[in-house]
Amino acid sequence: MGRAPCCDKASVKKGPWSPEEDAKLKAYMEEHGAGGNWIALPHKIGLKRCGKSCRLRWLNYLRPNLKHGGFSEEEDNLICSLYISIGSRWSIIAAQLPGRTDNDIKNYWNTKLKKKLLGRCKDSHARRTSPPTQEESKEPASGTNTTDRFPDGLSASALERMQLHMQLHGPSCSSLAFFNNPALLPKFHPLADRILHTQHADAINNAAQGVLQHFPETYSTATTVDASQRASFPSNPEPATLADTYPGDVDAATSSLTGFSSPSSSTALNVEQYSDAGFNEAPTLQAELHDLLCGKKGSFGQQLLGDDLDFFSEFGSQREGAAWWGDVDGFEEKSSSSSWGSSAPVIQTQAMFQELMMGFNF
DNA sequence: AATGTCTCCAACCGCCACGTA
DNA sequence: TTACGTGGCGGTTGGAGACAT
Repeated sequence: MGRAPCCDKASVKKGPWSPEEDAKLKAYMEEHGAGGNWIALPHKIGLKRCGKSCRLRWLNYLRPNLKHGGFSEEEDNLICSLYISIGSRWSIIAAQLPGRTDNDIKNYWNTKLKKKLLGRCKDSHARRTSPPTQEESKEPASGTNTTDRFPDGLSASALERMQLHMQLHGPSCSSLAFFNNPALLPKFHPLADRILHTQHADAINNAAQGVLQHFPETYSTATTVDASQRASFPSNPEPATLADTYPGDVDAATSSLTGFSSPSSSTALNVEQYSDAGFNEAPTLQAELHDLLCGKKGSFGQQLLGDDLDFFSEFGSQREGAAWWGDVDGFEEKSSSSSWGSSAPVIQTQAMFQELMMGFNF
C-alpha cells in the first residue's frame, strides 16, 4: 500500500494560478506566514489547492525580493562552478544566489546554461544512444565500432559534470588522471569546498566502514581485471586486507585508505588535504577505488568520496561486463579549449573512462 | 496563413528525511 | 520501535509563445 496522498487529488485545482489565488495566498502569507503547516493553509484561506502547491507558488513566485530571468555572467559562473562541484543540488546553489529559487536555477541550467556550456553534446549523445540502423546492426558484436555501445543508465548529471570539468580545465587536466596526480584535483568553488569538508570527513569514515564490511566480497565481483593487471596493481591488496590488518579499527583503516590520519566525523577535512596527502601516497585507497570501480556500486561507492565524485562509481558500475570498455575513440575530439562557446567540441566519455583507469597504473 | 518544431518555465510528481506521537 | 504527517528536494511534464518551414 502506498503513501496516503497529501491532499484529495480529485478536489484540488491544478494548473496555472489565477491572480485572485495569488492575491489570497500573498495576503495571508504576508500577514501570518505559513504557520508551519502548508497542508492546512489552503483550507484556511479558501483555496482549492494542494498545500504543496501553495508552498511552491509562494517560494518560487510570490515571495518578496525574488529575481526572475536575466542571469548575470557572475551568476552563470557561480552556478557552473557549484554544479561541477556538488552536482544538481539546486537548493544549495540557490542559497548562494540571492533572489533566485532552486526552480529558477534548475530551469535556467536545463534550458540555457547547459547548452551554452556543453555545446554539441546533445547531438553526439543522440547519435550514441539512438537505436542502430539496419546497417549498424549488421556489425559483428566484436567489431571495433563502439559508438552504439554507450552505456545505458549512466546518469546525465555525472556525464555533464565530467564534460564540464573537462571543458573548463582543458586537456591539461588529463581527464580524470587527478586520481593519480593530486595536483590535478578539480578546483572546487570555495562554497563547495566548505560543503564538502564535512561530507568528506564522514565519507572517509564511512568508506572505512564500508571496506571493512564489503571488502571480502568485492574482488569476487571484479570481472574485468585479469590476473596480470591484478599483479601490477598498486600494493596488490588481497581480499579483506583492511579488515585483517585493522580488525574493527575504523580509524586505522581510514588512515590506511587516505594516507593521513582520519579526522572525527565532525572535523573539517578539506580538499587541500587530499592534494597534500595525495592519492598516489595512498596506494591502498587506489586499490579500493579500483575495486569499487571495477566491480561494485552502491552505498559504499556513493559514500567513498562523497557525492561530488559519485560519477566515478557510476562509471565503474557501468564497466562491469560492458563491451564498450575495450575500444577508445574520439581522443582527437577532446576539447582543448576552455571556452564556454556553443561550438565547444564534444568530450568523448569513453576515452576519459579509459584514461581514468590508466590513472590506476594498469 | 497554416502547420510543425523548438524553447522556456511554471507546476506537478514522487521520493526521502525528519519530527512526533 | 514504528507509523504517520509534513516539508523539502530534484526530476519531469505540459502548455504557451516564439520561431521556422
